[in-house]
Amino acid sequence: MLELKVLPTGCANRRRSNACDTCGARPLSVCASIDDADLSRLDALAEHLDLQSGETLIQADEAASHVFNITSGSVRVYRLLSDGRRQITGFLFAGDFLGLATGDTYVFSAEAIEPVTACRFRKSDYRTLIRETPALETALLDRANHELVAAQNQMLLLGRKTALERVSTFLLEMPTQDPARPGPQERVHLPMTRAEIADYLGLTIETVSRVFTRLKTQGVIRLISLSEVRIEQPDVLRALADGEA
Amino acid sequence: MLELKVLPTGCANRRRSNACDTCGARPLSVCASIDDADLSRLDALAEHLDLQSGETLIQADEAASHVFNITSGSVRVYRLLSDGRRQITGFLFAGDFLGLATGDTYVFSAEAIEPVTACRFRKSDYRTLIRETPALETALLDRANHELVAAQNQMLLLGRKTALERVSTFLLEMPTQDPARPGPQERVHLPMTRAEIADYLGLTIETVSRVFTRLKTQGVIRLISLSEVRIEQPDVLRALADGEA
DNA sequence: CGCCACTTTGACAGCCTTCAACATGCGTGG
DNA sequence: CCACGCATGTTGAAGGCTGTCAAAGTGGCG
Repeated sequence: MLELKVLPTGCANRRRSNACDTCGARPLSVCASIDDADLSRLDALAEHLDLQSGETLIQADEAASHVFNITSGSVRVYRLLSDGRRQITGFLFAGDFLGLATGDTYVFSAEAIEPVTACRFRKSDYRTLIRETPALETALLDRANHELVAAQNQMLLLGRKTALERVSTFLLEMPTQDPARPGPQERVHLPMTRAEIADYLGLTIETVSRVFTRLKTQGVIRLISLSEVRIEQPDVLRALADGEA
Repeated sequence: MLELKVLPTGCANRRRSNACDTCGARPLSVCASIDDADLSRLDALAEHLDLQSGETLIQADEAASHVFNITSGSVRVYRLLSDGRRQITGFLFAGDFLGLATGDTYVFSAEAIEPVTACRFRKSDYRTLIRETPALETALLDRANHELVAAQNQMLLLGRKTALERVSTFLLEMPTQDPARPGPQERVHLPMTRAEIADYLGLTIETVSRVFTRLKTQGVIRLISLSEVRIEQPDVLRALADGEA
């Protein structure tokens, strides 16, 4: 059974059929340009991993020997300052790639935030493989460029948005839990803690909590549980996210 | 005369021989894997542009019809919020690529901040070209992944660093003016205004100015002119950039 | 049922922004 | 060559958003 998936990272709307509504990017497995033979070769080189919450996939400053592909679960990618300040640069989900950056050592860390399954490739195998599979290389290049756009989005958020705008944007960009049902009754699952949301949005736990409370009080969202949010007024949330209030 | 250059964007140390000290990335023109024939085909498709300061290369929301390669000068890439807040996501210099992101319309704008020369490719030509030039595709993939790391750096800066740390980091990452002379007497050229630095670092003009004054007063830097900085104490500046003071 | 980590809430402080005034520098034109 | 004028940059004072510190509340899991 082939486990490899390739999806754009940080894609705002991954909710329906695992495809990105914005750019149409899809898992490699449903991408026309990658045929079964290519996928088989990929799979043959893959090492399958299971990780518990909190376990490490990648440790900053260690030798960059592997490339990962997440097949289920969620992962946090982050960098640290020497005094412990943390910036989470992204959350990864099924289909996301990890560890592609050039260089001999990783410059970031990555850990599971819930049970994760992943494929691991030796970097040398990976290099050989893309050299022999132009379609894969093209798909990865598209993905990388897509991620750069997502990164620019995040820079805009971190550099210029208020706490309210940041949290609103975050809620809108998290993949929703309900793949089948579009429409206004959006339910968002948050596998990460408030601390992780804070470190992703450049805020503190307290500020994130206060904004959640504020959105709840105003009836824009409803907290079904700590990790389950229902967006009651998507239009209002979108307006808040873009600073139009 | 071939004008195409491919360099990693946001590379901290581009000072010596146009190569990145960190990862060794180099212009395509000196990259062994791209031969002269490939470069000739690239050049044949290139349209050469000259822009004055302030002129637009790319306008957000317009059709993404072209891909650019900067051959001289500096460019600002930015995104806007509806109320005018601006986040500059990067400054581009000779060798940088622009407009690679997928999608039918550009999601960011790009303007010259000083006289710029650039090459322009039609996106369809560009796609054909990389399909036929695996070495180019590989180089672009490496560059894209390199840029992702730079973007993560910037997220750490915007999300978790103080004003002093941001400005210090910025001064260290700007390419220095003196390609030949390494060592402590670093001279940094800043083609951008204080407003642009502020919008790049997620600060205000006033805060940037105050930090410059503070660094100047402490003897860490010296302002030769408004756009020319000499780093008197690189070690101190590095410590400040990483929050070790 | 109880522990413990996580979350929420409150009071206060600080960094950066905002608003304002002044200084500087550079290009233009006399 | 110098004076003028405007854009850009610097400096100062006050205020606000978010951070910090502290304590109470909540929920998940054994």
